[in-house]
Amino acid sequence: MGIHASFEHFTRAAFGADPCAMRNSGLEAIAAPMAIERGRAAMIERSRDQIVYLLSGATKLAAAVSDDREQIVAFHFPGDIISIPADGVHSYLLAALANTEILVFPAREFFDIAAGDEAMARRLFDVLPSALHRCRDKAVALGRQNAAERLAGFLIAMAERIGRLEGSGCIIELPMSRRDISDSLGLTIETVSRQLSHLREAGLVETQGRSQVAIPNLEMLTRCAGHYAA
Amino acid sequence: MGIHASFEHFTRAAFGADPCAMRNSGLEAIAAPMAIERGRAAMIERSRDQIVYLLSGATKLAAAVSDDREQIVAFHFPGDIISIPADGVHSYLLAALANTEILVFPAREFFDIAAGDEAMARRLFDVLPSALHRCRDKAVALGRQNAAERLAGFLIAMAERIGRLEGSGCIIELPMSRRDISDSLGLTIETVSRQLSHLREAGLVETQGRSQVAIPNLEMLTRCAGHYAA
DNA sequence: CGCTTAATTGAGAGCCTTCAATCATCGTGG
DNA sequence: CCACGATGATTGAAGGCTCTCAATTAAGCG
Repeated sequence: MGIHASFEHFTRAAFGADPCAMRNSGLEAIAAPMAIERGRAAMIERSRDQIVYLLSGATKLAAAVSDDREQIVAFHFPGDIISIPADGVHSYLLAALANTEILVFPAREFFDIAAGDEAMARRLFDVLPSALHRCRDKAVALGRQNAAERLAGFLIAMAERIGRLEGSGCIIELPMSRRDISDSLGLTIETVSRQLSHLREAGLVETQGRSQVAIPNLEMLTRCAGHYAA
Repeated sequence: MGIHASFEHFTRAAFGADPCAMRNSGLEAIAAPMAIERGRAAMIERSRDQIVYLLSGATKLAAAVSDDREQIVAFHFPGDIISIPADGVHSYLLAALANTEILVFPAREFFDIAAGDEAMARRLFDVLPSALHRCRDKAVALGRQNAAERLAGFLIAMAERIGRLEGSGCIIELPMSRRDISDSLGLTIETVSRQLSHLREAGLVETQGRSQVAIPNLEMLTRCAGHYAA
């Protein structure tokens, strides 16, 4: 997709704004469209914060913690607006789970423009707190839940974001590998695999190939996620 | 502090705005000042997101995960702007580590006003991503670091936020208990205590009473935090 | 159909937790 | 000012959950 088509898609879908109205904002001038092949990391400037709009595909945002281990802090799907931190205590990278198209903006300039545009600001005040709250829920899972609860919570979250309902249940086509799942849940591949087997044996999920997961009863799985009600 | 004084303090400190200029924004009308005693939780509406401005004191934002365990997702100090999620998969509460004064706003109305005010929007586009990035760093720590690294990272972070420099080192007056620290790091009190003893034995920290921690050499402690450089 | 890569399963080790006891700190009252 | 008691912090021993290492099985692609 070219820069103009990408940008129009972006303004319309993300801000409900007429692209013509955004022409003079200077936003298009700082937008860098990029295509990322499945499995590759986006080549993004890491000395400053960046904002990314996900046009198509799916990505993960991960911190490198050692040569052969990472911690994924978020998965993203088309339409998502992603804030990517500059290198700090950890170094983050955005990698594609499938062939992906994105629009990259330097965060400072992006926010400068957004601060003066009510529609953009409004949308960002929806998106940023949501990302923050999701990240907090993840921190809670990583800090205080066991492997079984984390996996159940992960599947429920994926069901809500990319599952298609099927009666009282749901079918998910997972775009990420077991390694990605384990890197997201702060576990190992083996533990994820074992927990998934337990869920299978308990009849809470069924799997088809590597990526399809069926949840016959969402509520029963939700009960496994250990979400405490005060 | 009364509502007017609190509100003026807030507009000036948080947005660098002349309080008079904000008079007509309607912001003051939705501001609820509250005083929270040390150890108590703020009585805040939990069916909708809230924004809190911390005037004085110190707070923790924690998710209840069982009757006797919580996960702290952030600590806050005067001047901080805090986004508190409505009850979702977890129930969060804001509790005071010391006697605290706050200003509470319903998030939706707050953001409605902020979207039309460039100074407010600009400030929030600084604050919200910062909170998100800190939360991500916490998720990385909880998911992929061991007890020693988490405690070192915690002490370094506290040194940066509330420590006072002392030569090449730093002295911190911790406002939170060992339980709070363990609830923040996803560990137990005992593990935190043991790791702190290790740091003491290694000469990396010195403690005075329950709350004072001295770090003779910040760089050496930073090396213990296990922050991987790609 | 065979090969490569990913996922599953098993056994043993390690780190943190749990349970329990002791010690220190700090506010209170004599 | 010091003794005292209550709470918080530290230390120790044993157990559990997840990780590591290793082997096997399955999936997907040419």
